[in-house]
Amino acid sequence: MTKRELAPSFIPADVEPRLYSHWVESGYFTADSASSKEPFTIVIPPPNVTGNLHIGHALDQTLQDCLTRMKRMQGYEALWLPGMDHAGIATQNVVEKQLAAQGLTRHDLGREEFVKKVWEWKAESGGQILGQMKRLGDSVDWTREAFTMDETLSQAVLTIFKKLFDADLIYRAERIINWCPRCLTALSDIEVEHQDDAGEFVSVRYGDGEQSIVVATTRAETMMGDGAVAVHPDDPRYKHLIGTEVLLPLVNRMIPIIADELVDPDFGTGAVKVTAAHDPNDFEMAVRHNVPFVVIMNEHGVMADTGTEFDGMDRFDARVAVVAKLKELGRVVEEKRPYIHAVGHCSRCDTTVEPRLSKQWFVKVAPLAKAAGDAVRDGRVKIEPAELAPRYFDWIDNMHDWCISRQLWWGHRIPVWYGPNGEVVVVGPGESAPAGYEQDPDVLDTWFSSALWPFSTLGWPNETADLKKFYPTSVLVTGYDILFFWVARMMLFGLFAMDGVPPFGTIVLHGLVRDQFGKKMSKSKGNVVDPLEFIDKYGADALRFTLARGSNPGKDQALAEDWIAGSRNFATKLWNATRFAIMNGATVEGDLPPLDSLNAIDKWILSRLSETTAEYSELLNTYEFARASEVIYHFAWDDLCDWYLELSKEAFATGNAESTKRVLGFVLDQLFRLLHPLMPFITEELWTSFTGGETLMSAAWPIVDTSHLDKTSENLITELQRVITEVRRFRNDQGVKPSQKIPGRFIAPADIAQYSSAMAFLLKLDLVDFTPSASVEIGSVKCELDLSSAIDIDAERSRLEKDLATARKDLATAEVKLNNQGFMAKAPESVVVEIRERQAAMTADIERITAQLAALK
RNA sequence: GGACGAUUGGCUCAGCGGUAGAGCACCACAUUGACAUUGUGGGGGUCACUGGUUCGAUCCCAGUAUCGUCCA
Repeated sequence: MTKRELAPSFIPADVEPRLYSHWVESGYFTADSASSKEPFTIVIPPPNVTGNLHIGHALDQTLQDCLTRMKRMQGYEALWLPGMDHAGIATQNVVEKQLAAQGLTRHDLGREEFVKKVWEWKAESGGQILGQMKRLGDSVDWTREAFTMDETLSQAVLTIFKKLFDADLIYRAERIINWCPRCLTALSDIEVEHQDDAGEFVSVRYGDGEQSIVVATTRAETMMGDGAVAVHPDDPRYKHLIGTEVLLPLVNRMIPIIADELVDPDFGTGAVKVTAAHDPNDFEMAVRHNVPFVVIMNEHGVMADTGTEFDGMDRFDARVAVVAKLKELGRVVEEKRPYIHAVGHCSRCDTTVEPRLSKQWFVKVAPLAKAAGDAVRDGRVKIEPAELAPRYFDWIDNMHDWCISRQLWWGHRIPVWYGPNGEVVVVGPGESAPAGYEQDPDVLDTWFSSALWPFSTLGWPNETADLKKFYPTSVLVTGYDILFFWVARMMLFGLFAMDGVPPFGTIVLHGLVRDQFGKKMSKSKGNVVDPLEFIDKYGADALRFTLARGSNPGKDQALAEDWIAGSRNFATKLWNATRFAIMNGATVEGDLPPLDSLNAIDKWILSRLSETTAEYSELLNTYEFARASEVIYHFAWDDLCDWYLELSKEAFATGNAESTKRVLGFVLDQLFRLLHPLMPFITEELWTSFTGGETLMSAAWPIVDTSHLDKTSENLITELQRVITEVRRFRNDQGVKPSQKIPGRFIAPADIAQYSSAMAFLLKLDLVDFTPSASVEIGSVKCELDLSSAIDIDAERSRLEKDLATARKDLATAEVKLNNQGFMAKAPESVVVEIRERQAAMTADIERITAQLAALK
């Protein structure tokens, strides 16, 4: 490769597609399982096959790509494995919707045809997100792309199912499960979202006279399924009724009054109806007290088999009708409406979930969850940030058995076959069911296969080279919102399947992307943003840098278009600085000149670079993306562009910059490397153009050179900066235009005086003989100027008075401390010294400013 | 009800036992010399409240208030 000229401005759309194809074609993303390098592995949280890239993916993937690219440059065999999830319910819904448009249901097609249709849909319009990931610059290994319904991943599902079944960790049972009457399937606990809905709370009298009791309910329609009324055993109001029976209205059935600790005597009337087949708590009590299960609703949430006028009514219509009827009968004692309470909704379609008695397959989680909790407790798996670990424990230590069967067609069919006489056989990979057996019609929860992702994608259960090289994965990066859905489940299955080796070393949890005011993005609020639009408008690097810069561990971030524009400006800044450097002959050829031959400005930028490299690398290693971004941003913009380039302009202008050309070349080269994980496109373009190198992707990560650390030069440049800022301020106060050259000179100690011409160059001062009409004093430095007219005394006085006030205030605070005996006795020596120095400096300043003020008259 | 977190300039957020920071926004000046997607200078905060610990608290502790998220 050869060095190229840079275009006058950076146009991301001209650069990004070209670079990305080049990267892929060159195989830079492809990891080698035969390599002797230490592995670094990340598996992507698989997006849904139905999904499009949203801003949350953009954040998640930016962080993963950043880590992967950095590790690759640090010499690891880095694998970032991409893929997708078949997303059972979501995908089935999409295809069913298409069928519905033609007036068809999946039953019209039949199971086999329908599943075929879903595969066709996947081939045609699924997986759009993969193309969108390329826009972001994701350095994923496309040769290893996986899909949860792939043959090998399906083998993994069969294998683990059988393994769990044989270990008695999978069982079938009739339980109350969460049922979506629209999707017509069971849901796991976490697929249910609780919302505060406005319902009603109705108190109804059961029985009559002495033999009566008032129960309160939000679900009056279920009363026809009541098998008992429950009270707390110690409740004095009802003690005498325990063991007796009351008449259940509407159906006129006698039901017992039972006592159970589960009842909260302070809630409602302290008496609750027990509807065993339609409520999980009631189910538990019913089992304890032998209360009968009365089913009064079908799978569509329609009342059925009650033998009343309500049969055939939708559950919500029935609720109204039942209350009306009870009122008519004079049985309603009290009504609260609206009554705000938490109601479960299907996370896929938002339909109110109906607890339903049903026979389903479950994973017995207790032993698995114990292991999953212990792996974090004993430090084999770290959760970052640590504050989120209690949330993990809270959940995993109290996890209920996991309902894994779904009454869907799209997904991994449960590998259980039933014989004619009720035999149950689990059919593992490569096995087949005995003749005449029929397979369970249900499929597995999508998260069942996702839970295998860190090893099923590497070829498990086969002992592949990939599995050997890349398992366990290094880091799992994901939003805290799917800690339970996915992360915890990978822990359960990973530890079980892989003989106790946890699926990852560190779990890095980031927050959600919110709108510019910190509000949650939602379609209804209309504040959802499209990352692709931002990429079109500002470039992928700008979006990535913005997201990384906002990403504090485990915390949500606000995002505004203005911030992205700011990052685009940063990219422009880098582009222009590099053009300037090239124009002035900056180079990466040859060795860096010996340090002692360099001027303080060059030594200073090298020192700052070393500090920045150390700090930045450490921050990225600890997943502090926001702070890392901040550090590198300020190094590039403030230290390099605003100060180093400015201070070096005089050297370039006078042709006395041989060393500086090499130092600048070195600093840019290193800066591009550091920034590459966050801004891969622009850094690649700049670096290859500037150095003529093949690719920055495989360039070595900068190493901190401690010999470059130089506090003397840093202190000196800090002094120069103070002087320059003060003179600029003076010029500004005096109304001297920034571009106007005026005569000036410095009276300063030798180490500073040495840089008079550099300072004069950027202060637009002419170092000629003149009679000064004004001066500015900054510590030991005096800058004399010729304003060619009388100075603005008012402006000068107000400037000096302001400085004086500040100095006096600072002196006062310092003296309060020094006069405090407690402070003098107990404060560390270093702090005392610092305050003493401050006192001396402020005293000197006050003296100087006072003299200047006096001289103004 | 339980768990966790937050409360810092107009907005969004860092930070932290020893003189309050950033980005954006705001005000002023500047357009032949990398960059107006810019430069320079400037204004702006009693760090939610009340106690406590400490020589010293925005920071640690306790309580209060408000807000948020997750779980039940």
